[in-house]
Amino acid sequence: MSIAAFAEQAVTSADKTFLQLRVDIVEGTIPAGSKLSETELSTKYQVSRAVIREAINRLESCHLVERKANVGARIVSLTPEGLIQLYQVREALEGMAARLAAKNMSDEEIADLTSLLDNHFQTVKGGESYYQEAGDLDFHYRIILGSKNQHLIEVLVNGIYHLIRMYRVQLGMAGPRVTTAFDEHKNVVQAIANRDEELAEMLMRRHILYSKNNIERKLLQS
Amino acid sequence: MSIAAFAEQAVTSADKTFLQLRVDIVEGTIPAGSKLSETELSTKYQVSRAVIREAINRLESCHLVERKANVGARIVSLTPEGLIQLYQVREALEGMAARLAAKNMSDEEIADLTSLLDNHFQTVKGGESYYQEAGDLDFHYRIILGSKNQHLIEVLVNGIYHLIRMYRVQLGMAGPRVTTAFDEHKNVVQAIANRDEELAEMLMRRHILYSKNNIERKLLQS
DNA sequence: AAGCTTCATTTTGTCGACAATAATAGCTGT
DNA sequence: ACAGCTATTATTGTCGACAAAATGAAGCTT
Repeated sequence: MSIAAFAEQAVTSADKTFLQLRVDIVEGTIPAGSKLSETELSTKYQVSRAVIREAINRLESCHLVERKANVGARIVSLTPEGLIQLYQVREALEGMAARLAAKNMSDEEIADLTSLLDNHFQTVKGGESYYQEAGDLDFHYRIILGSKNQHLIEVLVNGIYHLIRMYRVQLGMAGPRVTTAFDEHKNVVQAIANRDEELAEMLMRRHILYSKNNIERKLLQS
Repeated sequence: MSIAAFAEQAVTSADKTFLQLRVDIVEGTIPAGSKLSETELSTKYQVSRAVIREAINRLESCHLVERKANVGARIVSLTPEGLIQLYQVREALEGMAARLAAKNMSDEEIADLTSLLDNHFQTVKGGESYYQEAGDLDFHYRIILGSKNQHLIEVLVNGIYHLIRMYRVQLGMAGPRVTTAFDEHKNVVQAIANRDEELAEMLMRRHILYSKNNIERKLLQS
C-alpha cells in the first residue's frame, strides 16, 4: 500500500474541478492570496458556475480558501504565523495519532511499518536523499490511519496536510533533516511496536516540534 | 462577553438555512442517521434546491452529515465509538489550546477568566447546578479563543463542539460532575495564570479525560 | 481639490428546468 | 416460485437566466 491509496476518485464534475483546483492552489499555479472569480473559473475549467461554486465550497472546508458573503472567495495567504499555528495543531493531533496507533494498530500493520522504515534506511544509506517527500509522508500517513480515529484522519489527511504541502511547495522547503528525521521515525515506530502509548505520543510530538523549529529557522533566514 | 458573541450572523439565505438545519440536526428534530432529501427540504424550508445544496455542503464540513455522490446526504449516526473518538480529538486539541492560552492570553483576559470562575463558584455554592451547560461552555470557549490559534479555534468551535452537543442532547447527558469539574477548571486557570504551559495542557487533558470516562460509564449503563 | 452622492457595471446569490445517475417495480423466462 | 433483466420512477448533478448586492466611476457640492 502506498499513499496513492488516498487518491480520491472523482465521480462528478464538481469532484474533478475540486481536485484540479486544489492542485492548482497547492502548487501555486493560482497564486496564494488571489481572488477566485466564479465566472472566470467557469470559463477556464469549462464548467458551469454551479460546479465552480461547489468546488469552492469544498476548498473552503479544507481551509484553502476563505469566503465572504456577497464578496467572493480568495485563496488563503501564507504567513509565517499561519505556518507556526498549523504545526501546533499538527503536533497535538499527530501526537494523539501516535498514541492511538500504539494502541490500535494490528501487529501486521506494525510489521509493515517497520519494513517500510527498513526500505527507507536502504535508500538513505544509498546516498539518495529524496527521502523527505515520499517517505516522510508515507510514514506519517500510516500512523495517522493506524490511529483508527475517523475524525483525526479526516482533519489531518483532508485538511492540514494539503495546507502544509502548500506551504512547503510555495515557500520552498525541500529541507534536509533527512538522516536525523529517520532516527526519529525509527524511535516512534519502536515505541508503537512496544505498545508504549505515552512514549509514542511524546516522540511524535518532539519529531514534529523539531521539524517546526527547523522551519522557523529557515523562515527567519529569508 | 458571553458565548453569544459567537452567534454567527446569517446574511444570505443559504446562511439562514444552514443555521436552521444545524439546529434541527443537533437538537434531533431531524433524527440522526436519516436521509436528507433535497427536494423535500426545499419545500419544507421554502427555498430553492441550490441553497439547500449549499447548506448541506456546509453541514458536511462540520461533519454533521455525510454525502455520497449521486446518492445523497444523510445525517451522521451517533455511536458510542464515535463519541469516544471525538473526545480523543478534543483532548488533544484542547490540551494544546490550554498550553497556547498559557502563553498567549493577555493578563486582562486571564483576569476575566478568573472572575468568570468566581461567578460560577457563587452559583454552584448557591445550590443551583445549572452550571454545566452554560458555564462549562463559557470556560472552554475562552481558553480555546485564548490560544489565538485560528486553526484550533475553527476546528473546535465550528466542528467538534456542535457534534459533541448533538451527542449530549440526543443521548441525554445533562451529567453531574458539577463540583468536581469546577475544581478542575480552577486548577487549569491557575496554571494559565502562572504561565505554566506544560501544566495547563496536562490539567486540561485530564479534565477532558475524566469527562470522557464519565460519559463512557454512562453509555455502558444504558 | 477633497469628499460625498448617484449611477453604471461587475460579481455573487437564487431560481427553475433539464440531464444523468441510481433505486424500484414489473415482467419474462426457466 | 425465483432469478435476472428491463423499464419506469425518483433523486441528484448541471446548466443558463434572473435578482440582489457590492465595487468602481463619474459628477456634483462645498
